[in-house]
Amino acid sequence: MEEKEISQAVVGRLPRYFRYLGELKDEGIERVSSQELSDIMQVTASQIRQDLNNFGGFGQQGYGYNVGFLYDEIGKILGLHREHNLIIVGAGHLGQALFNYMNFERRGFIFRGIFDNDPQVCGRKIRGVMVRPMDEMESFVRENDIDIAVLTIPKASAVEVAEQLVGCGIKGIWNFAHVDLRVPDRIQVENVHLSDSLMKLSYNLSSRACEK
Amino acid sequence: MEEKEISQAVVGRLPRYFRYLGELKDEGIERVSSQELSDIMQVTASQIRQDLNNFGGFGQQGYGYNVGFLYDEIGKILGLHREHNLIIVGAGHLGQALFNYMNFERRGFIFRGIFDNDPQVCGRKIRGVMVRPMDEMESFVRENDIDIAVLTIPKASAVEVAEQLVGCGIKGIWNFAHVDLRVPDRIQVENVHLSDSLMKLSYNLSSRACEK
DNA sequence: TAGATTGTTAATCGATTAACAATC
DNA sequence: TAGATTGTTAATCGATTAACAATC
Repeated sequence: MEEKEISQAVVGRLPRYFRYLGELKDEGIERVSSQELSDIMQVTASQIRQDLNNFGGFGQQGYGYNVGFLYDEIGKILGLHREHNLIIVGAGHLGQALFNYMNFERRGFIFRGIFDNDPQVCGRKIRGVMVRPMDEMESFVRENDIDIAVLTIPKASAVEVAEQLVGCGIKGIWNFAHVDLRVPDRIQVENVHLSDSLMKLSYNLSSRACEK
Repeated sequence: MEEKEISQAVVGRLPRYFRYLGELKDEGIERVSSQELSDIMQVTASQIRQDLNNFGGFGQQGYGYNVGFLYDEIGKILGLHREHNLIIVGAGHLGQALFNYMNFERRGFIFRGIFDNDPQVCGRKIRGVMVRPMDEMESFVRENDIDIAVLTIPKASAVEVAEQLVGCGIKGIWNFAHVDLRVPDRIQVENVHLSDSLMKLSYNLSSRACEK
């Protein structure tokens, strides 16, 4: 679809643009200039124009950007115009928390199933959906056109489960397990390493404390 | 403590070094060269040496790095040698999931309390700890030497709660709410925007699908 | 038309990689 | 001592910012 490869730095900023444009839209604001967005979002107007122009000319000289239009376009770029079928692997607290969070479904990320290997947990219902045993996972993925697997299992089992998922045709893995998964290039992995994030915060707390 | 400001790009890589060194240590490996680490971690040896040298010369020419020593040093740089007192604000599924996750406590991040404004939830016990009402939060932070607040509340209330926290002397905020908090420079904010992360994954799925 | 603001090119800045002298 | 590998400087690459001509 696009000619040149877009850098992950740019991709990482798109959801934030999307969020702010959504807020402007909700406030009933119709047009916005890169300078106005710059003031609100605390990034340079230059970066905003540069980022958006990776995907096409969404603005108009002398006018700026139409909020609703730009919002929709970024939504499409992010792939939010189509539905994704997800499963959650690991019905622990975190898995259940994600499963219960309704906002993902509003954006088209539909949780189709949740799996766990603990017999105590299997069969229990979450939001009316039964937790399934792990040995049903592979057939479930194949039969229900599952795109994305959310990995909320301990690191010990994550590598093996990821391999199974790759084997049965998953396209993306949202990985909350504290390991780096090695998967073929065609599979997308997005990591959420919570403890890394907390350590970063810890670093910034100590470095600031000493500095001043 | 340090002379020059360390870039967040470097800080972001420290927890990963820490993790791999921990694994090597557990395997009983005593020394490692930047080249060996490079092979394992899939980053350049040059970057590893460059990163580490921001904090001092931890290696030895002709030998490499002592795994245990380097592990401890990075731990100290990350501030893991001292305890942090945390509270969780928002006892929903996510807040509870974080509260229940024991690995943070092992690293010295101790959850001292959990708060919620829902009277239905307050008074309930999680891991033997009572959920407290929000109006006790400020005095609790002051009296219990709380460093870090974990914000797992809806975006609507996050800005206001963050202001309260700043007012009663919090040092860092681990923000899971889907807003950008504006706080004074001395306060550190580390954002975990889960929906942004999922959108990035979605983008990468669509862009790859078209490309090939 | 004149003013505003984009799209885009050029300049700057910072981060990554390569190279090698220092040294264990 | 000779070999290995760091610490560090120099070169490259990429990302951000500035500037401005194009154009609505």
